[in-house]
Amino acid sequence: MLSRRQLLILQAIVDDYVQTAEPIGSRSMSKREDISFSPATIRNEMADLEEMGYIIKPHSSAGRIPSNKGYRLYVDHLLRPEPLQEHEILDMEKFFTRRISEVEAVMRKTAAVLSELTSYVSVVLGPEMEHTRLKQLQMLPLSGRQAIAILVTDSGHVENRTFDIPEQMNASDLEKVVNILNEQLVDTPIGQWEERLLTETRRLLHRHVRHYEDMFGVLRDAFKTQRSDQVFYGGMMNLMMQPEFQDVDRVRMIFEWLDRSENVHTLLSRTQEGLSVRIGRENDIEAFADLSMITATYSIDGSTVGSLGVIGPTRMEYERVIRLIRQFATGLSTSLTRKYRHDK
Amino acid sequence: MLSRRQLLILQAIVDDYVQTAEPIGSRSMSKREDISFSPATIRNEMADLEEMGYIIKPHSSAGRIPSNKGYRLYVDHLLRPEPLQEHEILDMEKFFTRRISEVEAVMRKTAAVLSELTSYVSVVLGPEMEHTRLKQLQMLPLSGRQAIAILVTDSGHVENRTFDIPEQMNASDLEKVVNILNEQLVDTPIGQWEERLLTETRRLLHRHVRHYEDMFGVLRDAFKTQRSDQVFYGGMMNLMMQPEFQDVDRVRMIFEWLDRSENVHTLLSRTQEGLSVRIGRENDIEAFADLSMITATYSIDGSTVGSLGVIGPTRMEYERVIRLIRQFATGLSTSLTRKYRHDK
DNA sequence: TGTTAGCACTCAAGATTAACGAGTGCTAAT
DNA sequence: ATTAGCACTCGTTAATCTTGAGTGCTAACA
Repeated sequence: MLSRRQLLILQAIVDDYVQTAEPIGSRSMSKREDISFSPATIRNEMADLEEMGYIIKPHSSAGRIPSNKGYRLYVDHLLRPEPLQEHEILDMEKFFTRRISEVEAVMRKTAAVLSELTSYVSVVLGPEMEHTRLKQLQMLPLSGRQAIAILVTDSGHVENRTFDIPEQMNASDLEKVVNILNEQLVDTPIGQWEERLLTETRRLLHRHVRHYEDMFGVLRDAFKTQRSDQVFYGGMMNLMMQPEFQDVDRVRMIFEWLDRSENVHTLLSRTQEGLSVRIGRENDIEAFADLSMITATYSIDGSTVGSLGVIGPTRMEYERVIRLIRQFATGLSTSLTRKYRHDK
Repeated sequence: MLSRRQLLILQAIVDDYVQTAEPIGSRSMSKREDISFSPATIRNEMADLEEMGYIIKPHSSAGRIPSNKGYRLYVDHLLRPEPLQEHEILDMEKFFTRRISEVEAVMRKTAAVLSELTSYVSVVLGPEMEHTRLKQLQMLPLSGRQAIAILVTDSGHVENRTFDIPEQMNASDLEKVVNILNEQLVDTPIGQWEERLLTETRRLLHRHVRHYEDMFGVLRDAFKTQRSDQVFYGGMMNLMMQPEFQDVDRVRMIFEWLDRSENVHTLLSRTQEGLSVRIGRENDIEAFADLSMITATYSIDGSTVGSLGVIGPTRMEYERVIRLIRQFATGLSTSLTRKYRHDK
């Protein structure tokens, strides 16, 4: 177990290093106001801390920097984030009540502001729609051969998509298609659509509708890509301001990884409920060797539907970011809950 | 006027430099197969070319690299791009006929593939909708207080947007609103909507509809953001592979500029019809000092509606990029034209 | 007269060395 | 248990040297 003094020293190392990005030496630390021991004492304690793996020397005659284990201890035991202040919650209220009705716009804005405030990279995962069920499907023929399909889910979410009606199909065919689809898909969770479409629905369409094959292709395309589980990014450029990312190749590798949104998607979606901090290699991702990620989940009516995160160097201002992410997660939750509850 | 030999040498310098990114010396050039003179002769010619401003020495004992003026000459007189091959056009046909009905998806894909093939940065500007006119406006009330507005333009483009119906409004109010909007806005070019909305339409709504103010706010929001003039990016990371962009700050500045899509939007939209090449400072943008941009416009039914471009170092493979961009521009044009003509 | 060989000169880049200093570990004194 | 003292380490910076690719100029040559 670590002594009170060792904890104090570790804390000082992390705090200083987060600010300066320079290794901390015993001499300079002894000058801090909250430290009252001599450099030699500090050196002894540091040697112990190093032996236990909480801090590291970049080279034998340098000061110490926190190891990942050190950051972990810091986050788990030395941070005692105060609950959100009244006014912080109010700020978020204000931010989210500006009635932007499109969910997509809210997400985009959230990512932008979150990265702006933290000055790290932010990622926001749109609300998960796997478990919502179809409530109503409408198709609206437009001029020419286009039509628009409108999907309303039981959570009040509306998705719409335009598509081309296959050449040989007439109005009554279309109507049949809509009827069959409604019959088949209403009350089916979105996650099961694909399977449903490919089996029963397909058989039914085959039996009752001419040229069903053409239609089927179109339908699959239209329904497959759920726009909802998009990933929104903010503040990529902030990464390039950090002194530890002055190497273009390094940055490029990270960006390339982030650029594949499926990467970020899986990373974010397997995050645990509530708030989580993953430091460096804890993410076991090659590109994340010296990056940390703080994530939080947001919910509608109490059930988790999505998550958002901040990605920065392991040398990150954990306390501040945790605070901000909390704010945004609760803000997003209340805002979405209000929106959807209101609509029911 | 430049002699045949001078042109040959200039061409050799550009070609070599584009490949290697290293200054070209007289010695190494004399070893090229297509060059038959001695280093000394080449030196003399180079001295003349330099005096005329076509090439530059990075420092007094280095080889030569093309100046912007040199690139300009190269592009204008030394490139004689052959017309597109049959099979190249066919490739594009194939690429664009995969029936992706959403225009947005086409644009996104175009940007991705264009950057992939060129290995530079690509930007694609969605089709301009300023001059299209509204053909039909529908509103479809959904469950709860949501409704969906569907706009069909005379070019066959469909845009739709969900919004919240203000609390105190009932079905007949909504119907009135739709009628008034249709009356007012059908056949009005999109560019004039905002003005129209703010003047006459507003008055009419005021006279005939209760609670018009709430509704009006919603309408403005919904109609203002035309999703159509979005900018789509591809291959940002490619920039970081170029040897001239190994400085993170430099890259960050460029990215920050590109990140503001309004920048790119104005840059692209004021591009001249057909194909254009702008080299380095010709773009008069601080961040573009050593970047070149090649743009082309695409059209629907012969009238220009948008543009796409490739951004890379001034040391760019102009010939190859011009070729590719031509391909994509014509491909996009025929594809969009087919789509919209078909729908009328 | 245009081309080329020869040669002195330039200058960026890389290697070598030296001085510096912030930092350490260890020992002995407090 | 703490701290002063001291020898030692090693990255950083600046100074110096070497190398080599490249130049411009002059004089010889076809």
